[in-house]
Amino acid sequence: MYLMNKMTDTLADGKFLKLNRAPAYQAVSQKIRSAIINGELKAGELLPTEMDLAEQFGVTRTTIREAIRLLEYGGLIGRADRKRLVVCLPSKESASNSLSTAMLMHEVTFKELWQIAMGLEPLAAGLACESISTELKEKLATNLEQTAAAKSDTKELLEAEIEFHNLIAQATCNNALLMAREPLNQLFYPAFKAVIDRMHPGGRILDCHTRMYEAICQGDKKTAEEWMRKHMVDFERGIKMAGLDFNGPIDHQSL
Amino acid sequence: MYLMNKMTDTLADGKFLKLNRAPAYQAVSQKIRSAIINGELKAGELLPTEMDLAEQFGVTRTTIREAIRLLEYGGLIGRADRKRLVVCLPSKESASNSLSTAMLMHEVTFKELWQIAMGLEPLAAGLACESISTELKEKLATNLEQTAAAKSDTKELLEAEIEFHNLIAQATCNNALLMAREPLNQLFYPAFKAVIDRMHPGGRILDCHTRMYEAICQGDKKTAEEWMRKHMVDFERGIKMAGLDFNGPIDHQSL
DNA sequence: TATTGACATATTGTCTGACAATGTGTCAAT
DNA sequence: ATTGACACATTGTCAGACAATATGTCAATA
Repeated sequence: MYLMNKMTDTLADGKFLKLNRAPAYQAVSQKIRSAIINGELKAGELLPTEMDLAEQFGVTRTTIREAIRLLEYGGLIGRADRKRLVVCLPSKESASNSLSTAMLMHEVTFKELWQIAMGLEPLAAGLACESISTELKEKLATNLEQTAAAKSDTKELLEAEIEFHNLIAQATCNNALLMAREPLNQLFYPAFKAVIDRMHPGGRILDCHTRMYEAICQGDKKTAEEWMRKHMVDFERGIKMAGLDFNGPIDHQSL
Repeated sequence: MYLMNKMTDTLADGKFLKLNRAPAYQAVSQKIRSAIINGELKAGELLPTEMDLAEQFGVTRTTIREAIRLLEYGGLIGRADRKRLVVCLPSKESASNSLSTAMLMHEVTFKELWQIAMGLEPLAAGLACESISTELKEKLATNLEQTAAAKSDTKELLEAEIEFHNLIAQATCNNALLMAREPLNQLFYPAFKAVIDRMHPGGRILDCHTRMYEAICQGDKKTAEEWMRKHMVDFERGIKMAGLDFNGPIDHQSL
């Protein structure tokens, strides 16, 4: 048995497996990551100091620091007060950064993203019908007021529009969905802005949102989904009319 | 004008903005990231050596190395040959690692993920009807054969099942979709395995896949979507019958 | 009491300089 | 054409240092 394990670590199909000799900073990083995921290090806890870690792992502070950098970008680790580092629950923003940049670099098109949104946004609207809380109903109502008030102010309108969709996603009580749609938020943002700046679709947006809100409050899944679809179709038209290339890659203002 | 810009950098609402003094390694990392995203550094190119970079940015190699680590995890940078670093197009796997871990840590449930899959998988099946290439039709056909052949071999079956869904996603010609569903792949993997190991659903899977394949080849969007939904419902039932808690958080075998 | 100033201490950010391990290229020997 | 020997470049790791900054304590002050 022991031998077999050893074998699978070194041989396969009669050939030697590639020797795995990752640098120390990667190994350390992996250990810390595991500890965090397993819950041995809980979110909110301070990480040991670099010198402590160096001593524990038996390496230098340099190595420890490189290992920490590896975790920093993923949002697993943040700074409490700019000195000590603290274990974090990754925010949905930091969690989707990698995916967003990857999509940017693969030059995905508006159309591709829009197709995904056509899958996820009506889904969210439908699920919201089943599980929305009174608290979120109120928030949606407030949001509608803001949208109405912002008719002329494009910046306010943009924020209200994005917030509305986030609220609906929250109403689903589905955190995974909230996170999964975050890349769309990030990548569509410049397009949202462009469309709102140039088309001033305040009235139309308010209309759509209101109808969705009413449908959701009444638990009318079909209508809610339907209006979300119409809303997305409006957005598609907006992108085209704002002079953006719907079939071309999104640009990278967003960073 | 110049003054105004200066103002917006230091003042807002009559209060001073938080002084932004990020460490040098973050600044360097950001510069390199931008250069990559803007295309000044193209995928496949070797990165300058650490000493070169140190000289160019006017910092030490230590700082440069920490900056590089920050990019390494996101998959923007990989190793050509274990020495020199090379600019990469992030793979869908590395791109979705952060999101997957975040979902794990937020303890998302099978149900939440499944709801997303119920949005994305039928969407993929439907889009595939419109844009599948003959090459991918052939690949799907081959996959069906493998599924049929693997009826007893759970490992083969597992691989074929996952491959089938990936192929359908590829058939959509929608790279964004391919990447967006990758977290589902990563997080569902252990559950897939458990269901297949314990339920031996080979026959049922083959049946579903075959019907989807036929519908897609005939461009029958509705049927393709419908069978994908049924397939997902099967999976839900499988999870429950395999003794996993559908409403509980997924576990972290996946790392 | 609450705020301020002074000070020691701990921790992170950065630098310097070094060495080991490993991949690359060259050239001669076979 | 393959091998061996060698110099060279580059990355991984180390040791030790110092500067900048956050924390805590304590006395002085209004």
